[in-house]
Amino acid sequence: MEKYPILFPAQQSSSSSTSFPQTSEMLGSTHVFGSLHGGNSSGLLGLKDFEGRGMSPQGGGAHHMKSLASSMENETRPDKKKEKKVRRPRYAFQTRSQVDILDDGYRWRKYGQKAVKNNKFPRSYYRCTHQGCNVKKQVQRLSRDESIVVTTYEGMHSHPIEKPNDNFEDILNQMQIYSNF
DNA sequence: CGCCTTTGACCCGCGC
DNA sequence: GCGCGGGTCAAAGGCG
Repeated sequence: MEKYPILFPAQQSSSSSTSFPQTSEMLGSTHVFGSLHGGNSSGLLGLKDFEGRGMSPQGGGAHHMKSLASSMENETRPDKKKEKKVRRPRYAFQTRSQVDILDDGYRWRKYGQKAVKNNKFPRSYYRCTHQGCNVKKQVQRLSRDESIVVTTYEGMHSHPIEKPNDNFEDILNQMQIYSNF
């Protein structure tokens, strides 16, 4: 796959213009944010209020992996000093798009893909490639509505956007603002 | 050549 | 205790 500058425009009209031929789509996305605090309807689906109970943000939990004996720079498990239960909120957004990956200006690296039950489409896991940035996101498509793509963000970026991206950056900022509270 | 996707194995919490 | 579902890692391959 390639990373196109923007994926909102219909793929059939491959006019190399960076503009948005379908502004309504963008408005649709914005509307999603609008209903973020409004709640309900098809705008925003309930976000998982699972505050990461099983997941740890830092290498602690993310590094459990298989019990290898060689590279265990971090504390193994004998010293269970994991008093840091950092709960990390997750924010889900739903967008109408024909493509799964929406380019929000950050660079993501895919690190997994799993099939979801009751869903014929798999879920993809992405992580921000910026060093020290632990932001993750997962993209999922509803089998009910193939035209709906759910994107769940986890964490917040603490570094500038790498790729300038029209006014989409503004939406990103709004998202972060909402996430902060 | 470097970055990214793919893919199977592995880990963990939870329910039965 | 075992199986299931969800989440992550890491090796290998692909593509610009």
